[in-house]
Amino acid sequence: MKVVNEQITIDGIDKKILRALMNDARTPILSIAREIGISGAAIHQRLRKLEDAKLIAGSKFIINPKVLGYKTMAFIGVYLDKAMRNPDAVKELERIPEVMECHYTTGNWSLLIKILCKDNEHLMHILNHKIQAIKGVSRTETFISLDQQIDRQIEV
Amino acid sequence: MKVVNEQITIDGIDKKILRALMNDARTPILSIAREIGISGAAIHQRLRKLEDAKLIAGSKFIINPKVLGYKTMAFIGVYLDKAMRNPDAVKELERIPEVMECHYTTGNWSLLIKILCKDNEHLMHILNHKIQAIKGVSRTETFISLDQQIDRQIEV
DNA sequence: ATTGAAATATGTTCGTA
DNA sequence: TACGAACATATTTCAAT
Repeated sequence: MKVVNEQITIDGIDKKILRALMNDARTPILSIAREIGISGAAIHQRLRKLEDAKLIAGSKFIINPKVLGYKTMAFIGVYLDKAMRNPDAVKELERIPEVMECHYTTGNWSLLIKILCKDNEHLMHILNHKIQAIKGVSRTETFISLDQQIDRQIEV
Repeated sequence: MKVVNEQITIDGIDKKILRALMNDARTPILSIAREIGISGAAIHQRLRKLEDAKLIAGSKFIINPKVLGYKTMAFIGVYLDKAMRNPDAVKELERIPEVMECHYTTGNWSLLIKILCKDNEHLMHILNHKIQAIKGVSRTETFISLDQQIDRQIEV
């Protein structure tokens, strides 16, 4: 993992720009400019500064998985029998499209993953036939998300 | 929670449009149009269809929390002593800006939350002074993310 | 850091197929 | 659905402050 050491100071104007774009990545720069009361060119330049500092990691359209039938989210604690196997296990998890996140964690598990499935049956299939099938996985603990109440980014 | 029941069929062209915009929300529609080989107006119309179906939930600039000094991510399993208290607890969690996600979950915990802190000291402070301070919270179990290996959206 | 202006590129609507 | 044309906006760069 690369540690980011950039020194950057963001003022109130930067924050306003970021908040607008974190809320809607397609907000026109000029409309932000009118809102704030500075020129479009100034916003453009500030955005370049923020990108250069790597504070802006990119932008994404957010799609609603439920519309595609993906209605079951779950967290799975994964026990691996040998720490040496972790990179291979992660590589296998990457090949499972239902895996949305994968973290090395402290505590009982080696890995904590977040997966998104169509329903419980689909979840069980992924668990039993995809995840348990990975070499090194000895045991898993599953926590189904019944409802996500908070989903946001860090405040700027 | 509102269940989405929209019926929608997305073809290969829709997928290409979505993939481009999920990857970079500011990709110009016209450049996608040139790539695919259809008109900008057609893309525009398809995007409207996808938005109407609520498949597109919005768009976001993604910011890199590390640049702001937020380098410690953790998952916290939260035990609540009365199920009736959950909505109030969630309301309190909403007021803690470090809380990025909050899920009602099956299993031992009442809630699973994801939090983002500057460092371990900050994490400990949030745990001991903010989360443990919430009425109804009896116990927590913390799993620090040592490294996030996978972070993505569902495939289209 | 900020501006306005100019050049280029894009977004959006509409009539038509 | 898709197209092209027309019009409205936005992005991007640059010289000047």
